[in-house]
Parts: sequence; structure tokens; C-alpha cells
Amino acid sequence: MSKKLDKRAEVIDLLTVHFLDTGLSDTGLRRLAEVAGTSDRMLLYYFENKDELLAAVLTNIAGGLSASLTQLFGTTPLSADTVLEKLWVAAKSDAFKPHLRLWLDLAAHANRGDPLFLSIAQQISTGWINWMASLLDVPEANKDATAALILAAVDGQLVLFPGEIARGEHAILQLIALFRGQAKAQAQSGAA
Amino acid sequence: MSKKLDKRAEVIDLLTVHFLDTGLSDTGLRRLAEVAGTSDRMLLYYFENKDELLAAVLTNIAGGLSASLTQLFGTTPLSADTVLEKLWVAAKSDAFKPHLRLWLDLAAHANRGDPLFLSIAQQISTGWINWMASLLDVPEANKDATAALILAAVDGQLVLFPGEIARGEHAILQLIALFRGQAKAQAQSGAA
DNA sequence: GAGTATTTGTAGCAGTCGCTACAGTAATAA
DNA sequence: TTATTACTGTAGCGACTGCTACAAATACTC
Repeated sequence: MSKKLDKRAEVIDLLTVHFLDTGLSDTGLRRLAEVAGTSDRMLLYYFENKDELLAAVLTNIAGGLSASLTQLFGTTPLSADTVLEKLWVAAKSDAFKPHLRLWLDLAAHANRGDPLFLSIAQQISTGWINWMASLLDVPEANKDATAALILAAVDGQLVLFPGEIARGEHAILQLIALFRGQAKAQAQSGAA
Repeated sequence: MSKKLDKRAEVIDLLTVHFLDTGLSDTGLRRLAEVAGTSDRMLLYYFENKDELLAAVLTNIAGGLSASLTQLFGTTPLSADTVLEKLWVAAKSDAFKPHLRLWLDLAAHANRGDPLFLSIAQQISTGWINWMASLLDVPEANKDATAALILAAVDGQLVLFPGEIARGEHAILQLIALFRGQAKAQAQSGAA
């Protein structure tokens, strides 16, 4: 029984890489088997069916995400404009682009009504939002909204400028400026 | 020859509705034929191949979009916060949700590298941005960036909250507040 | 009405899909 | 050693994919 589970875990890891590389297309069992160095027959031995396989791999990705985010951003609270600035740099990097692309893929499938992808997409979304909300140095009442705004602004660039997210630079800079303007105004009113 | 073209146009219209309803899944030729009240054989008579069919329908959707947008928003310039407010109401409405969903579908396919969807997605994106930029009552230098920010914020909610875009309300309200704060600050500095 | 061009149905190809029946080998327990 | 269990290869099913060969029907021109 243990060899089965070991192999299963190994397959999940191999496919995690593959999914981040290629998204949710290219998910035929025979192709996945090739990537994982096994046969379609064996994939269906390790997993109940294809849905369970997808769920396992995507959940693994979702789980690994917060770790790498925390590593990148640390845990000290940051202002909204700083968080957005750092996130934008990350979004443009080769390391994080795959995650964003996959998230977009998931969201598209979820919006289409697929229940499997819907629950996983929601899980990943709340993961991002909670992580960012906890990182933000803004009033408690605004944390979730600010986190959602920042994340939406960044993903939105991926939707607006497919394949060339960097073209969203102007829009992001504008939002950063808006955050700074707000912070300044609040500092003044606080001083008054 | 004319009957062929007439039928072709009719098919495009029927499939336009279908694509807005169901997105880019459910695009098998036999299924599309059923929806269009014909046969797969005939679809490939009206169109060169499936790609040309998809391109024709999606282009038709892209073309119809600006018309309905102009109808909804008029042509008098509006402030950024007003545009966002109106767009958000529209985004939550049943009439526009299909367009957003389809756009998300397209963007996901485009980000995956599919050249057909990439060019169409870019066409639709620039359509949205240009239309909104021309509508915005903001300094020329900021128009595109503001338009992209507004659009990204709205689509982003679709990505963040699949199937329940309304949950992005807080984030949108926050951005509206940021726009208003900026306008106020500029009015003050202008008066000084 | 003959002859040509346009339009349409039938049938099927070669490929993919998720999945399974069956048989065989390898490891483990008695 | 025997019996049970875990593992894995082969082969294929039935349903689907985009697409096409072929032939028949229909419409149009002369």
C-alpha cells in the first residue's frame, strides 16, 4: 500500500510542475502519464479518476502557494502601495507568472460552472486574499477590500493584456499613486 | 452564392447568442450545428474550418460590444468614479455578465498561447480600453491608464470571485473612493 | 428542357478521450 | 510452500473530435 501512496505523491509533484508550465489544457491522461513517467493505466490506479487527479494536483499547487508568497514578502506589515509595487514586480517575473496564468485558467473554468474547478478556484482565491489582508498595514475594516482591489488590479492586467502583462504597467502605477495620495490625505487629516 | 452568405450570417448570429451563453466550452461542430439548426457538414460549407467559424463569431461579438456600450453609457465625458460606478452596475447585470465571462474565457485561452484566441482577445481588449478612454473626463496623459485600471479592477473581481462577482463590491467601492479622493485633492490644489 | 453551378445528406476516416476487463508478475504473509 | 495481496502491462470499448469523399438534390442560365 505504501508504494502506491509514494508513487502517487511523486506523480503529484511532477504534474504540479507540468500544470504550472502549461495550464489546464494538455491534460489528457496519456499525456499526463508521459510527463509523470508512467502509463494512463497507472494514473487511474493511483487516483480514483481524472477529476481526483486534477483536484490533487491543483490542491497541491494551492498549498504551496502561500509558502512561496510568505517567503517573498516576509511577514512585516506593509502599506498598500508597497504591497502592490512588490506584487507587480513578482507578477512580471517568470517565477510567478505561471501561478497567475493557472489561476486565470481556473477562474475561467470556474466561471463556466464546472463545480470541481469552482471549489478549487475559490480555495486559491481566498488563500491569496487572506494572505494579503494579513500583510496589509491598513485599517482592519479595509483589509479585505484593499487586498481584493490589489489582486484584482494585477490579475486584471493579465486579462486585459494577454501574454504581455507588462503593458499594464501604467494602470498599476496609477493605482499606486492613488494609494499614496490617500495615505498622504489621511496623514494630513490626522495631523489636523 | 448569396444563399450561402445569408445562411452564414444567420449562423453567426445564432452562435453569437450561444457563445455568450456558454462560453468557449461546448464548441463541438456537431453541437454548434444543432444550435444553429443545421449540420456539421453545412457549417464546414459555410466556413473554411472550425477556426474560421470561431473567429467569425467572436469578431461579431466584439463588434456588437461597442455599440451596446455606447448605448448604455452615452458619449458625454464622465469622471473616473462615475464610469466605474456605472460599469460595476453593468458588470453585475445579467445583460453584461455573459460578455465579461466570455472575455475571461478568451483571455485564458490567449494566455495559454493559442494564436487565434490571442489576436481576438487583444482586439476586444483594445476595443474596451479605447472606448472607455474616450469616455473618461481625465487628463489626456492618464486616459489609457485609468481605463485599464477600471477595467482590470472589474474583470479582476470575476477572477477573484468566480461565479459570484458581486462579492467584489467592497473592492470596487474602495477604488471609487480613491478616485473621489484624488479628484478632491486636485480640486483643492487647483484652487490654491 | 439541357447543362451547369450551388447546396445538402449519408457515411465514414483517423484520431482522441476517459476508462476498464483481463491477465500476468512481484511482493508479502501463513 | 502456499495463498493472498499489491502492482502493472496489453488491449480495447464506446463515445467523441474535426474533417472529407461521394453522391444526390436543388436552383439557375441558356
